[in-house]
Amino acid sequence: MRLGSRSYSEGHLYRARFAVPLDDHPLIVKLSTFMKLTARDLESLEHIFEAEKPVKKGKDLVVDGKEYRNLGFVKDGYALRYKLLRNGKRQILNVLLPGDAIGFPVSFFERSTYSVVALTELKLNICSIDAYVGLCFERPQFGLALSWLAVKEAAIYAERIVDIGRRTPVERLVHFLLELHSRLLTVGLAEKNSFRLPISQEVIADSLGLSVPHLNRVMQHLRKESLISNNARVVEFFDIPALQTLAHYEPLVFAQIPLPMSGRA
Amino acid sequence: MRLGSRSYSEGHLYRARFAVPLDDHPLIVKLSTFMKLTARDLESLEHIFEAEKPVKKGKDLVVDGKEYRNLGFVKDGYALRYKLLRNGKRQILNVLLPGDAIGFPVSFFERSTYSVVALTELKLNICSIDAYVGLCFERPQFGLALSWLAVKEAAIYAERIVDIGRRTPVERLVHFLLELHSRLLTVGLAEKNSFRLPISQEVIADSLGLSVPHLNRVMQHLRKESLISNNARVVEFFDIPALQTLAHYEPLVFAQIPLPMSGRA
DNA sequence: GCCGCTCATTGATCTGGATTAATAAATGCG
DNA sequence: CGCATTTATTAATCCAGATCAATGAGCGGC
Repeated sequence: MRLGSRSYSEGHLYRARFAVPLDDHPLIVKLSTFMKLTARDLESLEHIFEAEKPVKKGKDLVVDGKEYRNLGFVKDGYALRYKLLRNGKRQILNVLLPGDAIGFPVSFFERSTYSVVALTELKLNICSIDAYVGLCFERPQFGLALSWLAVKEAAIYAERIVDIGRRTPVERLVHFLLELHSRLLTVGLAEKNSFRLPISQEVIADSLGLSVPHLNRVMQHLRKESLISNNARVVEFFDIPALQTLAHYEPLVFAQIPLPMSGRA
Repeated sequence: MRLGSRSYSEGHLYRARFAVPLDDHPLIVKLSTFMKLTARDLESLEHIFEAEKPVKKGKDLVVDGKEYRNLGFVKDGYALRYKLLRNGKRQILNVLLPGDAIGFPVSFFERSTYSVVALTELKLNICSIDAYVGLCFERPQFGLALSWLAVKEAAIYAERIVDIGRRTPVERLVHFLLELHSRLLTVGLAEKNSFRLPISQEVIADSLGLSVPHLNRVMQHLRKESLISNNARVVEFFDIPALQTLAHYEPLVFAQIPLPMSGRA
């Protein structure tokens, strides 16, 4: 058995020979926002993951139409979940940040209807769905944690629907930027009023259902209004409350998983 | 303790005095599409639900900005999850069908950012998040089941994003109708080529980010092309393969939860 | 069977944002 | 450092779909 692989049989213990250290993993930071993770929790989690996997920029991680049956979590770097249409248009569902899962929603269906591509160099931690399910039978809180993550993903999509369906392009863009900022803050990758935005305007346009020229104009408009600046792929907010109002933005605050107090945890 | 209520303490058994029969519940039908439910599973589930609750048409079930901490599942009837914007526009996220959960994604956050309203008379089965979490510690497969349901919700949203962002109005409408048909088929509420569609054109327009007049025209177009008919709120498909091609529709097939074989189940 | 309401349909006008095309700037790379 | 490729910006045209405004049609209630 090579380093990082695992055995899993009949719902009992499955242990990698070597644990993969996860303690400073953005996934752990994220999970900690809605549940208490004990040392034992962490240890269990570390044993179902394979060794950290480096991925080259531009690599296809999930291909539309293919099967994918893993939960991969981004340790470092950025990726895109998107769909390419027959007419050549592209709709981006989500920009995947450190701590985000590769396998939504593909791993839960027979085959994918979306693709995922690495936008930058990536470090990934991967475990199979089988291993994760096994873990859930040992430590049920992880089944719930997965639900929480899936719901958060749904909530992000929901905002995008509202953005694209009924908000003006300015509102859309601001909302999008505020959301990215908030998500990066969660995993400690943003400043209070700014963050690195390693994505082109084309990506933003394809996220928001706009054309690139129009997105560019909206961007300029925001700069002219002195609401944001963006140089060298760094976005700075000059007046967050004003932006939040403009975009009807409401921060999403996770409720805690109401874990039982008993020795079960 | 009144009928249907439950006790729940310290992560141990929580039992309603009387089980609420769920065996023909559309939720159970849905769950069965991706996991094997044993008699014991069903029994456990029946004990955390309150008695079936009738709801009047037009009743607000979840209000934007308020807290909601239950998992309610529709037994019968239809509901809408939507967001009302300051400018008076409305974006509908999802039409809730029998078997669908009321509490996505609201129950997992401090407070709701969406509203849910009963579109018709409704029958609901409700349990608290706390009770459900308790159940998951007894029977971890339900934590996973919840993940599967949440992911499905996300997948529906994802399709809506692609619809609104990059598909033409005709494609959008056809996609939307095919999806509803498929979801209703799953819970046994549609015919092979037709289904009751108890929603107004305004609802469809607000789901697809279109204006009502335009939606109406698109509808007429499809009728003129003899692709669908809709009289008296019944939609009939005349050529499903052609419609699927037209809309780039790909059915979503759940992967099974890889439950362990052992006595744990 | 009449009333009132909701919902579907139609038409006329107007505009936001797409499309297309070209150029400039930036970035990475050999 | 200069070249190549990607990315940002600008401008001109055009049309899909919004908006606004009526009119019909269906339906439940009494």
